[in-house]
Amino acid sequence: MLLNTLEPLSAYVDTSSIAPALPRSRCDTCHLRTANFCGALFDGEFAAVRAKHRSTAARRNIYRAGEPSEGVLVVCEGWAVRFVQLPNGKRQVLSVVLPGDLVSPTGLLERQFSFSIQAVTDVRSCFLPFAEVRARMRDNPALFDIWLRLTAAEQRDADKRLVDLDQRAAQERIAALIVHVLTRFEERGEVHNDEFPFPMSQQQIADFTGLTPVHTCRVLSSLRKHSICDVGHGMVKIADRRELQRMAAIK
Amino acid sequence: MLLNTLEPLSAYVDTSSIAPALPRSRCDTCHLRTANFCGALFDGEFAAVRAKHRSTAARRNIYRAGEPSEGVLVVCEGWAVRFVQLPNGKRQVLSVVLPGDLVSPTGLLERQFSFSIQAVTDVRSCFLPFAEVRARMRDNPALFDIWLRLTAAEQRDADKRLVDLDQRAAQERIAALIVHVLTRFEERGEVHNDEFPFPMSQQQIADFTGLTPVHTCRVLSSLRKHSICDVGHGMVKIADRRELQRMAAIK
DNA sequence: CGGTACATTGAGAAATTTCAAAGTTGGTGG
DNA sequence: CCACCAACTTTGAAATTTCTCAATGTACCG
Repeated sequence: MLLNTLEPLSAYVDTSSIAPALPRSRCDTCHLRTANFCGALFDGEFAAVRAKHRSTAARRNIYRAGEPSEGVLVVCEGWAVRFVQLPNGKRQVLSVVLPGDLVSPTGLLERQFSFSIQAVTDVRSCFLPFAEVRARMRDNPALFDIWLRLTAAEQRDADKRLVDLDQRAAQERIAALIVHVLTRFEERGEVHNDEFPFPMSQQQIADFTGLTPVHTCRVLSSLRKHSICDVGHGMVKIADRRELQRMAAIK
Repeated sequence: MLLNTLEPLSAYVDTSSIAPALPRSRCDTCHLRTANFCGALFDGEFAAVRAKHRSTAARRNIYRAGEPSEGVLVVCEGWAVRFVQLPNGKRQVLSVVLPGDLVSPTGLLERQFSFSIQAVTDVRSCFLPFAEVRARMRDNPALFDIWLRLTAAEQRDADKRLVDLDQRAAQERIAALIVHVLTRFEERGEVHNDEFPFPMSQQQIADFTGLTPVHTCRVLSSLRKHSICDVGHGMVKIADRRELQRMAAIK
């Protein structure tokens, strides 16, 4: 469907060989394994899993639209974005993928996708083989339920995002992104001193919000100037949470 | 979640009693039954179905966000829109529902939704009881497959729509909507003389595309002036299909 | 130390919104 | 059958948001 016709060739190269120095790890040592889909999928028997792990350097593609997919993708460590590359060179980021996220619940049994996945930071990811997932879904109704819930949540998110992009001003869209990530990090207890990781570049924020990088920069400057929050250098520091949440709230 | 806090109270009233004069019909006489989800669901045994049909007058709500849902909604006749009503009075139309469409495949087992459904024309709809659908899904793997495919398609559509709204100018968004409907009517052989039904008001088109009604009007005028297509009076007449499709194409 | 990617700033242009008013249409009751 | 009403459509002018182009500044990596 949509192909990444204008991406530099380098993005197509298999990056396994030039992977960053992440610890070689497996599902049975994953510290997220009790909290996510993997946890339900393997139900304790992590040692038995033959999932294929891969490391990808920041800014490289983990999956490219149209390629045959090796299995269900889970991002174990690092941030990624799910995006489509338009023929005219623009990009639309569809969603941000945080550690532990199943990339596309709805696409569970699809063998190829119309979107690509790019690593934002260095990423360690995991392809759960289709056959394994399907077999376990058949045997395990609870797992099926979890998957149903993830699927419904994904669709709700897509609807929410549509409203976001269509009805809201630049500042509100960016605030909504920051609050979305803030919320997710807070659930995991990973926010300290109102500060948390935020490795997306302004270009990536722009591709997510549908703004130009220039305008994104102006909005971020304005947020900084008004002492609401400071985005940069891979982190966000929240200064006025009340105001930020007011901006992010749907009106 | 999102409630329709600003809708006039009249929209909340049960409309069954003031329903329009549509023929009272049932699934076993539905002329769409071989082509859609219902067809697969009942697999010929239409007489046995105890689905609850309802008629709704144009511009009234079929379902309102947050209400307990009676079952899976299928629109049998007429057009509807799936939308969210924002607290500030704006509306976002998430998708257009044409005759025979299952409203939200992904929400198959959800008991309530965060969106509402409004009838565009007079509508006859059908709530398939959850229990019935679930039972038949269990017994019938082929049905389950169809449902999987519908779900994946819904998510793909949502992604496509995100790109549409975020990356494209007013004219292109409107062209894309017209071509989308054109394509669906053409599949059913319901386009004659480059003309087909299009009962959405400019306000509804605006809510779908995220534009103001005023700007929507200007764009439609411009399409008319340039002899590309003429939208109005419940119909579209295509004058320059090549150009319209060029405008609707993703660049 | 140099390069490349990333961030910032300015000024002018373009698309879209807002506000306001006037025209049209279709349906309803008299 | 007409008159009226309400909802929908059209048009104009000014304001606002966001984009584009272009130049300069900054940080990190090898």
